[in-house]
Amino acid sequence: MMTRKVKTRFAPSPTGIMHIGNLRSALYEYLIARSRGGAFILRIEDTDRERYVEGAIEVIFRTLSQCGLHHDEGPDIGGPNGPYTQSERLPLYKKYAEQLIAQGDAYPCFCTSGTVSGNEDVDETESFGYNRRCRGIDPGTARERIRSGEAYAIRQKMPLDGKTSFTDDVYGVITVMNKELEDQILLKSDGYPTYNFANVVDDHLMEITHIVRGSEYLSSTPKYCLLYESLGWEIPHFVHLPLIVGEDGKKLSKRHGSTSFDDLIKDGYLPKAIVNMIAFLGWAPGDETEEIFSLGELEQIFRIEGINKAPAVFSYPKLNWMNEQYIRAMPFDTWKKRVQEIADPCFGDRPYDPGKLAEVLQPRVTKLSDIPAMIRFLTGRLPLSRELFYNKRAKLDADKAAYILEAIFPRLQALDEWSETGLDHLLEEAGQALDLKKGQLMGSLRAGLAAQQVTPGGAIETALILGQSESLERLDRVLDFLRKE
RNA sequence: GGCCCCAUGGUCAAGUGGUGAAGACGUCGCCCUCUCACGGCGAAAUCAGGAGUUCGACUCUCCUUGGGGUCACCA
Repeated sequence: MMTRKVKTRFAPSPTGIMHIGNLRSALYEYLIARSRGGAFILRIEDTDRERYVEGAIEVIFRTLSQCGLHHDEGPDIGGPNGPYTQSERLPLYKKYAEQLIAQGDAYPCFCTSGTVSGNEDVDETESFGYNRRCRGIDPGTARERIRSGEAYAIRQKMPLDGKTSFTDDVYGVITVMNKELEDQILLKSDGYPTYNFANVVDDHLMEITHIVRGSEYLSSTPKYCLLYESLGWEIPHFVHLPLIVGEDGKKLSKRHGSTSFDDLIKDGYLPKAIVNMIAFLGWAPGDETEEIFSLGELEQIFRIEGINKAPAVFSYPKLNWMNEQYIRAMPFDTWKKRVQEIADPCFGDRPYDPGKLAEVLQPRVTKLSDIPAMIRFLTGRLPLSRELFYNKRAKLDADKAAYILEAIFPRLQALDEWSETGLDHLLEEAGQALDLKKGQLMGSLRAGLAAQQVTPGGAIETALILGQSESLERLDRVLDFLRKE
């Protein structure tokens, strides 16, 4: 056992949505495997045919691949312990369920889902869940009823006394009284296993060494341990993860904002930033104070001991910061491409300088989705006002701006080198000629070109993005406006 | 409600009997500056409460309080 190769699995159900919590489980599972030279496998838990969503499996594949979480075995690439889709493993579950019945560790139950729950003589405070009414049915008559075609499910027969303990790698030893355990359904009447059974069978057959999952499974883990024991299987490591909650401390849900990977992408976050963010939700690298890590780096430093027990609040402000870090650090050409994808449709036919725009945007953008609003003043002409030109510190107002723009307009018109240096020289010289500070010229020019007081980038940058002809047209319009008022 | 789990600043957190209780996000201030950012510097802010154990508790034990999870033919 100690020499066994570490193996973890990500076992999502195909619901069509990759929730942040699921993704974090996948990440940690991947990290635990990779950090110990182990294998990471993907298994699809589609045993609830009512919740099955078309195309959901593709969402899973796509998300994992976007995040760089490549698996070693799975439904798409196969592996030594396939199939990796539970609906294709039905005979396996049936076989072990029958073995359990034969051993007396499980029994058929003929109750229908409706008749099971709290009716008749049950004491509300004492009882819970299923009342074990079919537990005492004689095996012979049970077999007879089955043969006659009666529908049945198979339930696990829990010990009535004693207690069960297991050790979780994060939470330590956990003990429960066996009488607290419900005779849970192993095999549903439709022949499909429940998660409670399938996860045990598959994890064993697929040789999973570390079962990593959310802490919501903590309280049902003793039942799984009993199953391992009944089947004579070695109990694997359990690594339960603290829940991810919203700002109000409640389990993260839609009302907290975007909670699925796709939502976050739509919001303009980068996969790498999301992965980095999620890695730190419930885990920390010890004395290390750095927080920006690539997936490869995480593979090196991730340790189970660093996993926390307390629920973690998902912080969008921190995600914003992480995203900014990744945007700032992105190779310029890559960034430029991303910007163009978004800016091109915004500009339409109007020409612009994408390189300059990307340069101006890189230190300022938080999320990609912010870009359209940030560049609206470039993609279209905004309404003018005199207040636009007022700046107390620079001692500027509309009259002063009118004077300045009037003076530099002809120079701009005559400028044949519409470039950083060309414009810079022009403003330098004009400033001297007018006996004004260059900053004042720039302030006026920027406001005039942008028709917006606050802009990403300065006067020259704005002029360059817009190009000479658009810049001159805008200034012409501004001058018109200022003269009229 | 029963059972299980958790508890360091607003948030993520380091810490493992002796520390001035790291760091990050956010917030605030200053610097830089043609605006906004970026960047730099700095500040405020935490051991839920109460009993123990100990020469000494954020660290160990118990209780209280607070929070979360779970009680399906869902996973």
